[in-house]
Amino acid sequence: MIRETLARLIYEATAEAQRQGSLPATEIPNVVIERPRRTEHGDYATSHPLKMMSHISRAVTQAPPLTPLEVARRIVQHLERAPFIGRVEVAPPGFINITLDDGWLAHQVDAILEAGERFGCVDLGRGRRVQVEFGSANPTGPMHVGFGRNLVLGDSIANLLEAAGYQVQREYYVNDAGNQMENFGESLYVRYCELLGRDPAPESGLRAGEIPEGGYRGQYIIDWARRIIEQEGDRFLTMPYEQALPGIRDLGLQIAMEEIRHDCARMNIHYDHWFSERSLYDPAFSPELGMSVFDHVMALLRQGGHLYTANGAIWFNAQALGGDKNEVVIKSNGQPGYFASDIAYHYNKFVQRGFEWVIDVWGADHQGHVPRMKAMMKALGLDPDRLTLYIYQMVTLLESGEQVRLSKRAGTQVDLREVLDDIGPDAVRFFLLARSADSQMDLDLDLARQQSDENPVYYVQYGHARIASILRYAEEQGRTDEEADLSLLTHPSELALIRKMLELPEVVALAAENLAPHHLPHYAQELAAAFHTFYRDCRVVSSDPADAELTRARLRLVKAAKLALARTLKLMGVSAPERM
RNA sequence: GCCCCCAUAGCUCAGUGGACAGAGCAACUGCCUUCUAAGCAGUGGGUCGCAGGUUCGAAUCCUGCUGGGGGUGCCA
Repeated sequence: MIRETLARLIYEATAEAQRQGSLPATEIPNVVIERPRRTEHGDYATSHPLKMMSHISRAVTQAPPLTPLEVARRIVQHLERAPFIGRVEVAPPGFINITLDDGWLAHQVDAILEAGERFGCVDLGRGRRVQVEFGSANPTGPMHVGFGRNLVLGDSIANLLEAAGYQVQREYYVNDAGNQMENFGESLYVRYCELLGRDPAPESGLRAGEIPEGGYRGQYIIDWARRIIEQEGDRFLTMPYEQALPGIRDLGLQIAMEEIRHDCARMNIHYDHWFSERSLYDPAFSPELGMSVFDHVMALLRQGGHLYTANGAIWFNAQALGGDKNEVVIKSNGQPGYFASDIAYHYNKFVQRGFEWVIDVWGADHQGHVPRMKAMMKALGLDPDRLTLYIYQMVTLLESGEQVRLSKRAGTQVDLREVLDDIGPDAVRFFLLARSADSQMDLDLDLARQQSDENPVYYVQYGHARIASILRYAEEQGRTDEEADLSLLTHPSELALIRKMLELPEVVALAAENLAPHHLPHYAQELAAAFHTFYRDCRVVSSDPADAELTRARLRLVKAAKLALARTLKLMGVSAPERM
């Protein structure tokens, strides 16, 4: 990347200046290259001379003292003029501003086209394996719209890490074991009986038409119970309750997973692996251990002295490893709690499957779990830094100005599917992606519906469709970009567009390093804006014979722009339409 | 009480310690007789929550305060 090269050149120029005695020999701080806000400050800038000052003033006490501006000049004198460097200027109080060379810029169009689908990729990961686990909603109902943020962030982070040279696995953790699943099964069972006009089995302890405490009250439970009846009839009434409940529960699980898979597909999200929580308790899943993953992990923790018994429950001593509080692993009723699964699951990820790095995408309502997860890593003898718990702040829904209280169990949630039907997956993805994960977002459903046509995603897609249209027109006219002379691209709007395209690798690097996919939508808008401005200023397919060569060059330019836009949209998981 | 996140234009939000703080939406004004006006160009709009501190330089880092959200279950 240009930026890295520049940093190296500035560093070397500084070292050279020191060698030749034009600067005092001091430590040289890391060179930071930034993109200045103002165009007159060039494409890249560094305040390196200013940062040098603290070292220099410490090293020399001579008079007259060196000014930062003079330091900048002396560094520039020794700067190697790489082909991409056009103008180099020093500016008070001590900046070095660098402008890219126009001719070099124009020829980058070919470099972009040669990169093709790899354009925008950088190699930060060097092939390291990373798992991104996201989505992972409880399969006890339809996906809630707030969860869309989890899906979009997780998938876009995975896209970014792939583009940044990591080998990425996308995983969905199916919470098909545990308490919530049982509550879900009981709720379905009650509705099932109700629809068939029968009372729940006496040994169930359930009462006709009454959803038990902690159960699921949504309308969908009734719909799903009806689907089970359509599929299976009343056969669960004629078998013992201890068989009927798991039977109904698992059919409900199947329905939930079908819905979830369907919603994910609509969101353009495709998982590499769906991992079942139950398998952690199944000895057949891990024959090499001779026992279930859970039992194996419990033995390990016991050997390590991380477990103790109190009040009839088995606890994990997280406080001894820096956790904020201790945590129940096995409840006093003998059932493993959710933390038990988390431990076994992460043992599986790191030890059995060998991921070097794992990212779990969690909502802020789970942030309290972070310390005990880190403690768990230590207890398993794993470096806690290999586990990133990526926390995003919650989405709050507003409907006609009122906060909507959301609960899957109470049945007051707004389904993701509903919003997908209203405003479409591209707008949903763009909207949910455009804010930093650290800031909570208010989603005003009325406003979102009303403004769905104003969503910036269409602005970006329109740029892509417009180029597609130009290329179609060129083909009709029998015009091509063959033998294009790129040096004809000299118009400021042409060069501005190329400059903007060349930022993509930097954006990918920035967003991947900081796990901050919200940079993508912002960049996408800037890129589209650069194209739209170019479109206004520069006719691509010209009927004037004098412009025949320019047409070739511009056709190649817009091909590159189409690629850059498509790549950016792809990273966001948004479609790139050929027409709109 | 303690822990985490946030506070920037009327609204929703960007802003890797740098130069005069930006975008979209909303408001107002222009621009379609050759490639898509879902576009372009322009105008107005700010004590970056408050108070200190670090720094040559702070919206950005540190401390305190105020306000909002989340967490602090043998629920997940």
